[in-house]
Amino acid sequence: MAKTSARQGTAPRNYPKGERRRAQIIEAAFTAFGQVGYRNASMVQLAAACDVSRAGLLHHFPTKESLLEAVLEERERQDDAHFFGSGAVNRDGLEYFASMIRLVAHNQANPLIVSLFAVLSGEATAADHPARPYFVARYERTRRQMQLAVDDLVRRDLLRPHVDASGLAADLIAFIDGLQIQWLLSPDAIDMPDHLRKLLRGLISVELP
Amino acid sequence: MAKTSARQGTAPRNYPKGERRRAQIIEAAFTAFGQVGYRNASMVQLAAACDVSRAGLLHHFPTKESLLEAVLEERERQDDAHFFGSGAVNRDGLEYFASMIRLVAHNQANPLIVSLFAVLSGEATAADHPARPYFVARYERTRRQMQLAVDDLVRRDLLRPHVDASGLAADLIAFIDGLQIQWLLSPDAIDMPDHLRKLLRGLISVELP
DNA sequence: CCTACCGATCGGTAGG
DNA sequence: CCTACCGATCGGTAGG
Repeated sequence: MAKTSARQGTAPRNYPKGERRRAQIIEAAFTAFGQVGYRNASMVQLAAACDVSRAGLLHHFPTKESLLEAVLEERERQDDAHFFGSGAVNRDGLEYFASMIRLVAHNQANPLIVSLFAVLSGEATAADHPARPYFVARYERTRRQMQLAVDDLVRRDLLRPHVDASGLAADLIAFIDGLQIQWLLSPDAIDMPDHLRKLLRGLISVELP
Repeated sequence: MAKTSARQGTAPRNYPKGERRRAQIIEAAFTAFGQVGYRNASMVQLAAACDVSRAGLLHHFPTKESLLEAVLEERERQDDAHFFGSGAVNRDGLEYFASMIRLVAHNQANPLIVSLFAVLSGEATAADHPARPYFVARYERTRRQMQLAVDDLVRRDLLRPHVDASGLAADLIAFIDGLQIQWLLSPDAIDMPDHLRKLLRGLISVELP
């Protein structure tokens, strides 16, 4: 499963038209999966939305699952770009959580991003769902990374008394995920970055950078 | 929409065979909706699972939506039974959250209950989903009720310093919802009532009853 | 990328 | 006019 490059799959390098089509299809699938989920999204409607025949769509993505994989990689790339681009060195817990607030604010400005994971992660809890292994691995990795940031705050004695640092990473991830559901259902009642900021102020004894 | 009785829909009173069939169908749909979601569940498979013809199924639930409605009512009834049965008077914040921990423990022993809402709430964020109005209303109501419990703790000065009580209800609901996703994906890595207990200990300055 | 197809399954409705 | 179903089939659409 090792990938040496961001590009993968059926698209060769330097066919600009094919690359653009590919990107267009991924974007349309990103939207569709986020709106109705993976299983309920239809390849026929996706092809129509991209002004391509079904056979044309299948040229770029021979199966629906290959398209799902590409969409998840695209989403992963966006998260990475945000984190690495913002100078959030993993070792600094304060920088990590400041970056997290910015990411949540960025996502709130882009409902499609929020929708994709809220819908897919629920759907992918099914035992036979093709995205289940991806989400299991992603949550394990995210918990491990965020717990490093938490542990850094513990070491520097920046957590408030009575805050239990064990499992705090899972708690914060859960909080953000759950908030997305409430925001998608009642966007006017919930301000996600505001909730996260307030919650973190109750956990961390200094102001975030 | 006022319901004077728990019984509703097409089933009249005192047809024991019909009532049993109805309950069996609701249970099967409860499972199916929780496993693959509403849209992806099929009336044909549901009928087969209940050893009933499709026409027989449609006699009890003339549309798929009517079955969804019955399933959501059944789930609501289970929650209510838990809360009222445990003597959790809404006005007492400590009792409320103690009851909440028991509910989460009960749900963790019954994955189907967890699955149903985790899958449906994600699916129902879609603009045209038949369960969207239900979930919007349910979250609004739950936030309001839980905030009453939070406000009671504020009045009695039982929240730790630096805890922001405004919007805390939404935060706790989000936390529980998000934890369910992680638990469904990695049941061995997450213990939901344990996480909730530890989190509440960081918020509330006295031990829960 | 196209046309021309496949086996199957969808939710809902008919008369009896 | 009731309940509790039955076998058959409608027009459309699914992924490949």
